[in-house]
Amino acid sequence: MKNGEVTIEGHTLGECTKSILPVRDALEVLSGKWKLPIIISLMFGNKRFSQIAREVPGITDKMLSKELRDLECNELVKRTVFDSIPVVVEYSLTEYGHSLKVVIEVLREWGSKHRERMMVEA
Amino acid sequence: MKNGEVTIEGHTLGECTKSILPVRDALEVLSGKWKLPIIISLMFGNKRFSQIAREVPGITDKMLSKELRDLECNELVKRTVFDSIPVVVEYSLTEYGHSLKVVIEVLREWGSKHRERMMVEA
DNA sequence: TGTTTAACTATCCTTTTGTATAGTACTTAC
DNA sequence: GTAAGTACTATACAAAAGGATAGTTAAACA
Repeated sequence: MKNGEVTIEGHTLGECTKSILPVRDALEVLSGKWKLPIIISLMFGNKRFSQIAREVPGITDKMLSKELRDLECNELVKRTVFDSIPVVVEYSLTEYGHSLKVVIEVLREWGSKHRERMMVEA
Repeated sequence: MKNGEVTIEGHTLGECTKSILPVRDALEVLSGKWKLPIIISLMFGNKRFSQIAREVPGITDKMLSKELRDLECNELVKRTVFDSIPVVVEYSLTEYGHSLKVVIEVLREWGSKHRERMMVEA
């Protein structure tokens, strides 16, 4: 086996399998129903907790707080606490978070076409 | 309210919320750990059940058969049975399935960079 | 004859995800 | 004083996703 070969459980992977891996990595960070919607909401500007909750249709407080924590861990979202009275917490996208813009645009375009397609069929 | 306004539960949606909807539509079809990996595998050519199972790392037969059915429902994948002896079943991407190529490419690129980033940090 | 391959399905179980509901501590508006 | 808003956390629960293991039918291979 040459140096630099990608392996899993001891055997060399095929081209196809290898090209799946990075997509899987992306999927892991963006998985679930809410992460991309939250990120999209923050692309429109910095927001406070309840503002995001209002803009992402159907999300509950619990999910929002959990997903924001996940996104913070992955350095896609930044949480800033202003120690005014009362305390104000603001969420914003990091630069890294903004790098998802292309991904979101492509998904939005595909999603639009998909929705149209469904309409026509129904 | 003007004609053509998008609403949910009776009130007009903001720009941000509206731009979330198509992404949510896309996410619904592509949700889960396995759908994109399976589609990627089929982008490399038509395949039989066990071939896909071998190329998508970690998938079980159960998951594969379920996900293939889902993808067939959404017209992304076509299932062809050749009534040879023994029966041979071949899976292929439909033209619509191929329209996901851009999505996958963008995700792969982002995923690669993400993986690199993780490496450097660790 | 026993094993292997192909293409699944079935069953059981665990984990993850998501929902519903309530509660807290503080502040401003009425 | 009461209600409402802000930014959450806590608890309990239901549903969906995923995993482990085994079984089926039928042919081919050794």
